[in-house]
Amino acid sequence: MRRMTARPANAHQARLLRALRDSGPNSRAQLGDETELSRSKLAVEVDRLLETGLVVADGLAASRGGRRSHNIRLAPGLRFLGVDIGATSVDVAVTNAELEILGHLTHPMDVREGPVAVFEQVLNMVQKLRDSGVADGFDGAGIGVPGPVRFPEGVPVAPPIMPGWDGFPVREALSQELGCPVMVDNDVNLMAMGEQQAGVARSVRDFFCVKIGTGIGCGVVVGGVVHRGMTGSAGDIGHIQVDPEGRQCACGNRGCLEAHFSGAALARDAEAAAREDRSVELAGRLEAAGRLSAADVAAAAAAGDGVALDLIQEGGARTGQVIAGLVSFFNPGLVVIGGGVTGLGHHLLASIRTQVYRRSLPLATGNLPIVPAELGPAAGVTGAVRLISDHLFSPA
Amino acid sequence: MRRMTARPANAHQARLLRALRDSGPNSRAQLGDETELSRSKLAVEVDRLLETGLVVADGLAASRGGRRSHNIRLAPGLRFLGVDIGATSVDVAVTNAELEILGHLTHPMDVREGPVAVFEQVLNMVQKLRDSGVADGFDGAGIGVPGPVRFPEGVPVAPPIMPGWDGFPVREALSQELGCPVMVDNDVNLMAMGEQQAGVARSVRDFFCVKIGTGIGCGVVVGGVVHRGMTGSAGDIGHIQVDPEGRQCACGNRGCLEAHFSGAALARDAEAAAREDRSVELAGRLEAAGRLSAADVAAAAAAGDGVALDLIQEGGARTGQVIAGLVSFFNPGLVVIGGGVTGLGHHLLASIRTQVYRRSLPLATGNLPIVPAELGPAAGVTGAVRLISDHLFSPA
DNA sequence: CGTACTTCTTCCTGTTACGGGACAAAGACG
DNA sequence: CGTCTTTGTCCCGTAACAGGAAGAAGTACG
Repeated sequence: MRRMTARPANAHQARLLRALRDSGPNSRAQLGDETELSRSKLAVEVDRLLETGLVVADGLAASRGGRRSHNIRLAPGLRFLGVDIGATSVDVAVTNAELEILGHLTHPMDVREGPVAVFEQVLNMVQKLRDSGVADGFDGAGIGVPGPVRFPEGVPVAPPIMPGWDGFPVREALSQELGCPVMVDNDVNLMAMGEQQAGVARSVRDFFCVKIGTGIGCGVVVGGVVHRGMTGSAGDIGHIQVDPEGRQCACGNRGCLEAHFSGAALARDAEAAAREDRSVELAGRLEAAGRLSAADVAAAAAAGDGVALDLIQEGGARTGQVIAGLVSFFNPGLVVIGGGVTGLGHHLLASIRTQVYRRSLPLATGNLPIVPAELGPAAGVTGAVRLISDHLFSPA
Repeated sequence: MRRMTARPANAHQARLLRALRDSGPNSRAQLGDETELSRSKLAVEVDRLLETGLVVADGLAASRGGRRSHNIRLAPGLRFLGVDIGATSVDVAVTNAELEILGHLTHPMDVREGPVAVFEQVLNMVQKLRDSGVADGFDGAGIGVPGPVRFPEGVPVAPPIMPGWDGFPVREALSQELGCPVMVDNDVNLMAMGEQQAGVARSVRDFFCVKIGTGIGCGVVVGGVVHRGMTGSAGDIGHIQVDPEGRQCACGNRGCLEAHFSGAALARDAEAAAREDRSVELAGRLEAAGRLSAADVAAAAAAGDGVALDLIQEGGARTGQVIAGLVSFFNPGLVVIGGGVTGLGHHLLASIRTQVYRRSLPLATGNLPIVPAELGPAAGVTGAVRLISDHLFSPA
């Protein structure tokens, strides 16, 4: 299949492409309404896009009362690849240019095995997707890694949980493998972009997105744009202090949020409770599985286990405490809670909400929804394809 | 004097005006270099600006090796007014279009006396400045108030420390009085803009500016633009919790930063120490003045008083603790510390730095200057005139 | 002092972008 | 079948714009 070589030649074409991406196939007339381009200009630019093959005609549009219009859509053969490397798993997905997921694979994998092993796994999964027929080649790829990234170069910098990745040229390597443009970002930023593209944050311009997985991170969106900070480490809230006399954290400090609540901390606490026989429910699960995870705590809580509920409640309170501070500082229009522990569901959310609404000023919380993420495991890969398509659908 | 009626007609003119504002009188050639406009375009736009009277010719520029150029400068008669209403004082300043302060008055005043009284005071001071001859009328005014503002309307909303101001049409009222455009913002945001315009933050695009005065607030600048948040309360960090079992705060919660450290809290603590005879130095000052302020603590610390130093050290640690969290979240390129208590000087700064560098990740703090504000009492008014000039020097 | 070279400004022209009117095409509606 | 609406195309006048040419006003140097 011929791959996308052309790029929008100007800002107008870029706007048209994004409009087509976000609202699907569209008639010229509707496009004109949306982008507020004059008819002549629209005709010229659409014709050029048709020439380059980025968009194609696609049957007739529904009539709006007069002559029927021909639909325009992004070339149906375009394919984007989204890769989400988590601490303990890898997600790979293929989408069309409208960012609809055509194929999605997940594989458990420890990121600490290093970039070479992980890349091998990713390329394996990509091959599987190729074999399944959803894609031949790719026009662009986005990839997220669980640590800070020097964004312009697409290189992880000083990632705490993934030694061996520091300085590894992720962008360059993947681009070489796939033969297409690649963009790299923090996995949490991608989650935020995913929710902004296709999830709960679709119409919000200032929000943040807390991801509670193995660790805790936070994607910050200001004016519709991801805020990455000076060194790409914005949103790194896992090591904010929640208790001066709190637990020792791997980072060397005391009382970090992550030490008190995260997928890893929760599992540890649950196992401790099980061993100390404080919870029959958890003890049984530990017996059965040999170890516990956040999912076990969720299940125990759903079964009414008091200890599990307490763990969730306290974790939510800790998280809420931090979020309350950030809400005061940032005054967002929405807070999204996502990540592996979203299985903890309503209990966690309620606990967070209580804390935030109690601790932040009414002016900031008055109209502040705190909601669970909508996309689940697809958020990361959706954000990844959004990232690369934003890049490609922008004027050169 | 004829007042500015014209506004830049397009983005190019706006850019030219801002360039002239920020780098002073300039030759056409240099302007061309700075704004990267073609000679023809530059000539046309400059001519139009000359016609409208916004800029004037101003003698010959220094030669750069060939024919000398005529200088262009912003009309010397343009006058902006900056008003900074603090919790306990009012600042009023007049600047020219290059935002150089031509006259500056300060007057102690309790904002709780309400908008009518404060406005009367402000207008009084304005009249004094007028009488001194630095200005006749004004082409625009910026005004800062110590509380959240609904920015587009220029109206304070639910300000905790200034009851009676809620909903008062500050913008409308001042505009009526002065007969010129007015913009209103939070005083802390203005301080940040001031430091960005003429202080330490001149070349930084992402930073925040912590103002420790009667209360504590924080101006957040993202990509060179002040971030005001959804309801205009961004940066309201005074009520972030620093100690779950901490002091009771006026807001109803426990352990707010402001309850533990701020101009007001510091004075209270110092008086307590004086009464309990823990510090001879402070007791003496209390005796002399009848009450203590942050300045007294600063003086006592300078004299080597241990209690005063401890107070500063602990306050700095509390503040640093909060800032550390915000640094992790936001990853700024600079942190500015300002406000009334900057008199506390190096001790405070050192204490804050220690805490931030210890508690935030190296990636975020590695190249993070934490510096005192440069402009002192002029920051607010400078930010205010910057605000209005940004507004006026933008395409209609 | 004169000549060569720079820099700066103005004038001019060809190109491109753009908006909107006129008109044709295609369907909706009665 | 006729009329109305919507859509797409063509076309033209206007404005924006870049860059060349030439003149004005300096400097550098013999």
